Amino acid sequence: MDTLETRELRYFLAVAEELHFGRAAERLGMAQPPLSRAIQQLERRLGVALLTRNRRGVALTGAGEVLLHEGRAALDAATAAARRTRRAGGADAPGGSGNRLVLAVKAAAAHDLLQKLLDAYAAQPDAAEIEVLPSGMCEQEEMLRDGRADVALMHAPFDSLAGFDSEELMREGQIAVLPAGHPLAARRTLTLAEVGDIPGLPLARWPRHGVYPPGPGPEIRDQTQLAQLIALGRTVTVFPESARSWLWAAHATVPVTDAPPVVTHIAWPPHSRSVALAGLIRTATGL
Amino acid sequence: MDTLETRELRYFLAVAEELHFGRAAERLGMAQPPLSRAIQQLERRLGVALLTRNRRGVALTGAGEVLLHEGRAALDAATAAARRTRRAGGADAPGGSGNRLVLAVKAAAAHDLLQKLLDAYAAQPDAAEIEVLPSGMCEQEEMLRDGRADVALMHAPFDSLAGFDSEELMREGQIAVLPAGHPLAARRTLTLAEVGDIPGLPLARWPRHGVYPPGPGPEIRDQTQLAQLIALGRTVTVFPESARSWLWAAHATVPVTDAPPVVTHIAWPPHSRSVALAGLIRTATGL
DNA sequence: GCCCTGTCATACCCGGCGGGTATCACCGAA
DNA sequence: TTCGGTGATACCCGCCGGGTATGACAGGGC
Repeated sequence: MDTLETRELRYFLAVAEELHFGRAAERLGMAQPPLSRAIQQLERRLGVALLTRNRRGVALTGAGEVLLHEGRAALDAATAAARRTRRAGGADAPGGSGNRLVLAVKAAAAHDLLQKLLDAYAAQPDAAEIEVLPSGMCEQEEMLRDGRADVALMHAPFDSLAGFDSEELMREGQIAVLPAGHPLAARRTLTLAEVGDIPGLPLARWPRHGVYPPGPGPEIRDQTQLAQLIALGRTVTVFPESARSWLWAAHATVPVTDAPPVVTHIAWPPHSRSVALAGLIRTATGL
Repeated sequence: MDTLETRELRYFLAVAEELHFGRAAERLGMAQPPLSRAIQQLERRLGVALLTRNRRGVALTGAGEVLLHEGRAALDAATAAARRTRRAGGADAPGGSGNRLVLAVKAAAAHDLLQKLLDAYAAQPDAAEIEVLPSGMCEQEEMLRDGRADVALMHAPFDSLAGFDSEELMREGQIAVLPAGHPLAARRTLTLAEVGDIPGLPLARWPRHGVYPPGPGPEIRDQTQLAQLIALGRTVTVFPESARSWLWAAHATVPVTDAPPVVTHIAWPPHSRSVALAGLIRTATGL
């Protein structure tokens, strides 16, 4: 009566994202007519218009926008429930809820901290097995939300901690990473404005939630590619200090004085009850 | 494949809470055999044992515990999606997502602050309609989670803000509320230890998440009952200072020096995108 | 020891509904 | 005008969710 079936949510989200019944149906692996009907039934059940089908395409109504956000959260929660339950499956120790934790980490970020954390936790007597799940740029949020991960290392202000519990682990400044031979590499400090306005050396751009910000610089896919482009003198970037651990000889670094500090947090879904997770958090905050 | 149907969640939660297939089926308004079968199918689909059916009753496995927590969150999210979408339904202003907000408030708490907030917000040019939803003691969390409310006033450390975004609005000390004639009413200050150990005047107990803490004092249902019992000299309590706004002539108050301060927050689900909500939060923090 | 009771599982049947195919109605562009 | 592309409608079918009847099994009372 007042709860939505996940099938309805899946269908609506597909249509709301594609804004096209045919493509949405294809994505769902079904035919278009039953999808149309399902959406109509959903609208009738809710007593609300979700989509406006006008000439040439489909658009979301206000209520449709709401359902797009809320529905995504609900669907993530449902798949998270399935995944976490499955993961807790093998371990049937009474009381304990699973002896394996999945930790999502941005690839090549906070490497030293991660190493220390894993070592310290593994030394605990009742340590669970930790699976490190490398993730893309801002993917940890999503992974925590849909249950692919149980806990994550996240970096404010890049990642949003909204909706998670978290503890601060480390705070560091940022540095500009330049080609070794560049004139500015001789400077003792730089400002964001200076780094962003180097003639012939545009700032690298990497995706935030799947989209690249506008600008002249190259679009970065992974850290290796970024390192190479900098070494070749094609781009420049601003990174947390801990990036020094993966720099090449062909790189130079200069502190950026007015860049906001990068704060590494350990974050987890707020309703978590696992003892293994509690142990990991305790270890992390005690470092 | 890797997502649970809300029907499955409803069924499992009913069984997990009742720990009895027959009663769970009755609560769900269905017969017992199909429920048994549905749970078996769920276990097979997940590849995980959720319940141990031994002689005389049912118990949760570790994985079952996990699904109990995660599933409740997922089901709440699904019903929240339905409710909020329905609520946004009437208002179909392009871009805007609904022009009505439901604000959950603990009955008779922070009355002055609430009055100021409502007045200030109503004075805004683009103010949405605010529906004030009175809630029980720790019910606001649940209401925000399952979509009955869009935003809430919550009181740390009584309510848990975990999983919500929030802003601090007010911080206040606590006072002991005593019968007017009581000897201790003449004191200038009291400590928690003193209030908790008054001969013949036990501390009132009110429910935290549905259960009453143990103790000799009376179990309180609502504020009026509490006020009456105090006036009659049957109990005593410690309350935030703002409780003064609803006290009777037969009550006396004494500051409690070592009670933790009570912090009133405005809290909302972290993924909210509504402009009306943003306006209310701006108004609240600007008070 | 018996039977009886309470519990969950099994067996079987049926109706509804979710999904498929074929087709229509509509609009915009050539 | 016609044609391509869109979503909606019509109709059919098979599956599965739900019901009833019954079984299996373990305790507790007499």
